[in-house]
Amino acid sequence: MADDDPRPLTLRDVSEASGVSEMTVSRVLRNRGDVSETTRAKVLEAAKALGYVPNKIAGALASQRVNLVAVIIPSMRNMVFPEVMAGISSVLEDTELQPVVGVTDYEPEKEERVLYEMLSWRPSGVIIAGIEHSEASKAMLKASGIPVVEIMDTDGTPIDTAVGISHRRAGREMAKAILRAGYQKIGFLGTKMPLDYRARKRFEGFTEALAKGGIEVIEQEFYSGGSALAKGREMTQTILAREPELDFLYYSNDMIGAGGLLYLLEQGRNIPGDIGLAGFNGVELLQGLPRKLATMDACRSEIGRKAAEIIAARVDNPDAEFEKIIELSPKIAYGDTLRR
Amino acid sequence: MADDDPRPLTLRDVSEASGVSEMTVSRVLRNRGDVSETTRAKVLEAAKALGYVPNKIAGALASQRVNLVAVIIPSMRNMVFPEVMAGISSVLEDTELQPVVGVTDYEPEKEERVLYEMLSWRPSGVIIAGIEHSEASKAMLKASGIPVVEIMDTDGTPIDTAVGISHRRAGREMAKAILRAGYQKIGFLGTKMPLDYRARKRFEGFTEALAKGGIEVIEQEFYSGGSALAKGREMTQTILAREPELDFLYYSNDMIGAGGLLYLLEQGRNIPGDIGLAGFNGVELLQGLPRKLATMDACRSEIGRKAAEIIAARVDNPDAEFEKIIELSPKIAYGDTLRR
DNA sequence: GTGAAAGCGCTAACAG
DNA sequence: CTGTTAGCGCTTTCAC
Repeated sequence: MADDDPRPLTLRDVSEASGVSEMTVSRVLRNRGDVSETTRAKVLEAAKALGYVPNKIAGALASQRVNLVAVIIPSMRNMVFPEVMAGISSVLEDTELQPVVGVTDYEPEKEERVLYEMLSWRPSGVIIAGIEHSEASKAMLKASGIPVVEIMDTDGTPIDTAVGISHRRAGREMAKAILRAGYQKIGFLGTKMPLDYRARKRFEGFTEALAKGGIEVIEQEFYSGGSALAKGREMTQTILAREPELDFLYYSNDMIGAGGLLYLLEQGRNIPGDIGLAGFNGVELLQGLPRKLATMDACRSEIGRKAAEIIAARVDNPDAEFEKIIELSPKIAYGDTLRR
Repeated sequence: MADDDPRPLTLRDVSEASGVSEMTVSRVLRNRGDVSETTRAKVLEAAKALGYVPNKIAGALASQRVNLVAVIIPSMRNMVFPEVMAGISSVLEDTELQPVVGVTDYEPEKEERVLYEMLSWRPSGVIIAGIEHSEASKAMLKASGIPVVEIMDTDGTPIDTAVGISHRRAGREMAKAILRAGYQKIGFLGTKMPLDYRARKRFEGFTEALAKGGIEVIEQEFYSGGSALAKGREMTQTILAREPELDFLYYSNDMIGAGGLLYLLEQGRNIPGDIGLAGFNGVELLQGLPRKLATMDACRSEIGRKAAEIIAARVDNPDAEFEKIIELSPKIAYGDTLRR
């Protein structure tokens, strides 16, 4: 048992141990082509006994095929993205493809680096969050020659295919619901992130639709870093201190909205009578709060699933036609914090 | 511009475009060896103009070096793991190494598959959650010949190195704090997951230490699936309906604890006077609740950082000595729900 | 400072 | 059903 050779095992080792040619060993291990039951068993046994793990690097180089799908997201700490990932995984699990995740921290430069790094492994496809990318990133994606699906956002021109929702429309629809409910003095609370294009588009759609109803956002408050729930509380307190007349607060995500909700309940405010609230995303957490926050589902897992399906289909059939933009239509969940 | 050749670019293309040998192009692109400024500039320009992205598959095969670290975790939806990931990334960012994530969904068989898949890419190291693995997984890990760091849990025998906390000790310490505070009728609420070894170890340590104080857990309640916050509410209601005398509830994670806390506050219960509560993990979310739930930090990001440091150090210096077990010592956060 | 030759471990393509 | 040959695109090694 004095096995001191640190050299990883190769096909040749299995070949020698089983007395079968490398080529046939390779066929057995990949379930490709016809191999007699006898040799198959011999090979499998030898491989198992040795503890052989195939070298995909060599395999990929020889076959020019890599069963990896690059998934590029801004962050893992925002629960939105793990949920998209779950949708992607659930679909890819039934295929040969495997997701590989890269995180950009919302920085375009890091996105470029991560993309370069991932493309250098020659994946079979790319799923990337957002529809805004640097010129260099777009060039790389176009030049890669592989299917690219941009997810989350459909307000823009996709490189190849986009799956998501229109955040502008989402903002507009929330504004219309607020107008219908008769709220008048609207406040907006969000993140201090110039590069969060989707939040910005929601805000733009929101103000635009409010304007059509002759109303505008009269106060705003932004945060960065820290516990979103705690920040939601603080910001709500602050914005109301500045403008006590506010009768509706639109939060750019559910977590800060939940913080605001908890704060206002403690203050004994009448929700949604005196003041209405709404968030965005439709996170599971909302189910456990004292009141259900109004929100709009971002269709996270459906986006993930759809994106993965597109990649899988196009890997199988590179020449098929495909839609360039797939826009999902989220519905408003009124919950208990938005009058109907 | 009728560029219709879908063949990915190779070093040879850059070589031809720049009039420099492939070898020298390779040197420039990797910053290895001395190259004159003139040729360096020529090469860089040609590479950029063509949009060349190196093929790491070929590079890895030739050099026998892969700058990937396999990170294997049970789930991305449990915020614990994204935070560990963040710790890992923050350290690896300053090195050549890159994390690649695999998810097991708490299933040993899937862990085996994911591990096999990842090892077949010949990573430079493995960081894997938990210290319990199937025999096959352990065998693969041992045979791989690369550094392996098992994270989260130190109650067991590591394959190579372990970084984490003792969950048994964590359970014991919470029990001692509860005994000191004089609570008598203890309930436990957790997940219905036979394979969550860490939760089980906490429970074992907990009951063991309570027993030394002559007290035992008199009621238990378990859940699976759904919104943890909502489940925390339901379970708390259920367990108290069955046993109204309970004066302390120990939750196996902060999310269900937070749900319980919200529920009990709504019921107007006197916390921590009549009834005490504690969770586990120290999640950021707790900062925004009406009261701070007592908890114990699982040291997630420190574990991630430490694990990554170990891998990086051992990749740099494979022959150095190293500690087998690194146990971190979390402290109890009493918050507002556990009498002192 | 630069280039030529020889593989890395595997699989495609073709024979038998 | 099984084996042989010739690379995949890069880096190592050794010349110059």
